Amino acid sequence: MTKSRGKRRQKVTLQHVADAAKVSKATASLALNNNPRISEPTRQRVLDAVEALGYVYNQRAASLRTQRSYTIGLVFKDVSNPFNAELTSGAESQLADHNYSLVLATTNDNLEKQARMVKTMLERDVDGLILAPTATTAAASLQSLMDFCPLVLLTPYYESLAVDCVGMDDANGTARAVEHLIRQGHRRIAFVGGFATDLTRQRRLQSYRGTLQRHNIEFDPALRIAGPVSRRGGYDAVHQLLSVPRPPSAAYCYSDVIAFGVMLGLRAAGMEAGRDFAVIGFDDVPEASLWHPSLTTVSNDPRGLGEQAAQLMLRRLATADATIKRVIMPSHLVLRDSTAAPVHEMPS
Amino acid sequence: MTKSRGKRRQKVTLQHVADAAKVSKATASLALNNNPRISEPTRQRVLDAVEALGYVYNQRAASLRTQRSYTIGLVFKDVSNPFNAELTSGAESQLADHNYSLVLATTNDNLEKQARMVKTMLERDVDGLILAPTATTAAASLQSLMDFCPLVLLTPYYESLAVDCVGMDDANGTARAVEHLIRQGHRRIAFVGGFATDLTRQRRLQSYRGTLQRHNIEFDPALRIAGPVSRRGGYDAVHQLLSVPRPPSAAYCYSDVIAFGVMLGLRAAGMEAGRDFAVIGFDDVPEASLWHPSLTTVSNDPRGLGEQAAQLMLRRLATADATIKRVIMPSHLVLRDSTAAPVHEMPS
DNA sequence: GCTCCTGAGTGAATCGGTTAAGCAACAACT
DNA sequence: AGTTGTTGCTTAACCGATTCACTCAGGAGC
Repeated sequence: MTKSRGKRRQKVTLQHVADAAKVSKATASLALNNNPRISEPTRQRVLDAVEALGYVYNQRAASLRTQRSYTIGLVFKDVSNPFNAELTSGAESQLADHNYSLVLATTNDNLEKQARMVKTMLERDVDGLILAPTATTAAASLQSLMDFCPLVLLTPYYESLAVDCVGMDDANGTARAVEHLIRQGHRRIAFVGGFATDLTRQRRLQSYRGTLQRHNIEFDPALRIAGPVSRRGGYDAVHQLLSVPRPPSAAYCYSDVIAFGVMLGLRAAGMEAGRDFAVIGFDDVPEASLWHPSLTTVSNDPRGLGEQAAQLMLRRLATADATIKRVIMPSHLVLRDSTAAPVHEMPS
Repeated sequence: MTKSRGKRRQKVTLQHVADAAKVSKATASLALNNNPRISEPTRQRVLDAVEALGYVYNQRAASLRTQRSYTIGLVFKDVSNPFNAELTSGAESQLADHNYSLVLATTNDNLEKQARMVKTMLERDVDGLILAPTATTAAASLQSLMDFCPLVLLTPYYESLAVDCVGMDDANGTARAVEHLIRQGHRRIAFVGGFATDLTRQRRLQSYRGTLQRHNIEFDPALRIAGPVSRRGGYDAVHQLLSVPRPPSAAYCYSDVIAFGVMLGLRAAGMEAGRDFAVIGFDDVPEASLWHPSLTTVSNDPRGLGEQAAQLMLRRLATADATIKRVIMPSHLVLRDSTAAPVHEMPS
């Protein structure tokens, strides 16, 4: 048989169950919800009928009345970024424990697609939305989104909004990374990747400059390279960096993927990270430990981030007027081989 | 202000829109669905009202009547496996194009959790289910699942079921991998990872044995190591392999993550993949090209797999009695450094 | 003038649950 | 006996859309 009969089982509804148990639909409903007003024998009859008929509860129908869909929307750029995959996994496991499901959508960092996806989520009547806004999302549009459903942001950079959010400790993470490089003797340290509109990048850049300043190192705009958050972006940055009059001996990269690109770019230029040049990333994605050389990076527990976001959402759903909570996940520097060697002079 | 007002906008329903446009609810509905029976001026009045009131369509309510929820459930072991992340990404993008959303659930390869998740999906009234069944899932239970909703399996190994499915070309992929090793001069080739219950593994093992046989190489059970699909699993297997009387000079691994573990295990034993030992993986996850040495592996386009699965589902939803389609995604061997060196004698 | 269309819109049932209000039967208490 | 309470269940409204069957004007045809 290679032909589907396309014959689906006739849907069994609560009414059928009620009939079979010889009670009213209301009683059946109450029985299934363990309402104490229903006697034990009756409840058992209902449960037996459910079993016998193979009844499947229709959450969707129920939600129409209860106004609770038990689904949470999760919207971010891309699942295939390992950071987001971990984050999703963390959120999913928390939510599943509380009987919530996760509906997924991705934006490709495109504002228009984000709007479309958010709309879809609202039409699906999600109970809440966990959102990593694209770089250019206006605070006002997030504010108005909050009129429609509870919101948890995956970024700490909308301070003007009274919104729950969870973010990484960009300032501290960056400071520690840069300080590590300075301690190793580096004085010419590049900042690589990301675009100027990106709020997270702005914060890290600020911390980078502050840290340099605290160590009396002058900030050199030529060492700040903007570019896409991808391997390619890092690879291409290396060209620019090496052609600066006094080239850097180290790079602090906006994210691990960029750092990977930088390492590849260095190799193409006959240099090796960890020996001829120091490279630090941000995220600590699983690959970071696998690279050769392994990547020193700021670790951020993406799974924990997802769990936190889920928990903030669950909390807000439980008590709508709870105090706004902004969670900053601690980050710590993971020392690996890409910064192993102390500074040494660049061949100009 | 650090206190949420918890004040959500009062939900605007179609009735409100109808009132504002001075038409009936029915007319409003028809207008929004571009029904030709509604005149253009009236339709415009409705659209204006929608705009003015900020009406949000309630897909959930509609689905109660239409019996179409426009959501597809995706159930597999774990998002954080990069293979699955890519697959999800592929499926999501296809489905989003057709206005479907993805609801996600993970099983941790646990039969009981799988049952729970599938039940949740059915209660959510998904239009269809894309499922990567856990290793021990009985065909019968999948069969009965098909009574409830369209199903697409992410494995080709339930031939007895009339079910759409998409899988990898395990037999061919394995054969090419093993043949490559043989051509390099290897005669003692291990098969590493996975458990005997796993249908996919069975298929690959069979192809591995067949290929050896075709080249007149005797199968040695001591070179077949079972174990978890993880880095650890691969790492631990190395111990066993190296203590076999005549140790192997190459390993064909059940998956890339296992291969990574094997490489780490080799290094711990003072050997290097690609130089002292050949290693091949399966999947071609992004890390495969990043490892050092980079991993020769069977490439499988996980994103394409996800896209295919989504397309099979969309097709089945469009025509319920379409012919069953079993898609085998072509796989090809990606030659990298982990198999670069020709065979050389093992230090026994 | 009368019937018959046709085009445009409406009323009401419907999907599958939940829940407020009500009611019958019986026990307990004055 | 009459009031009051409880217990256990039922009736019917409701959630927010869709859709079938119907109405109602106005125009065409005779």
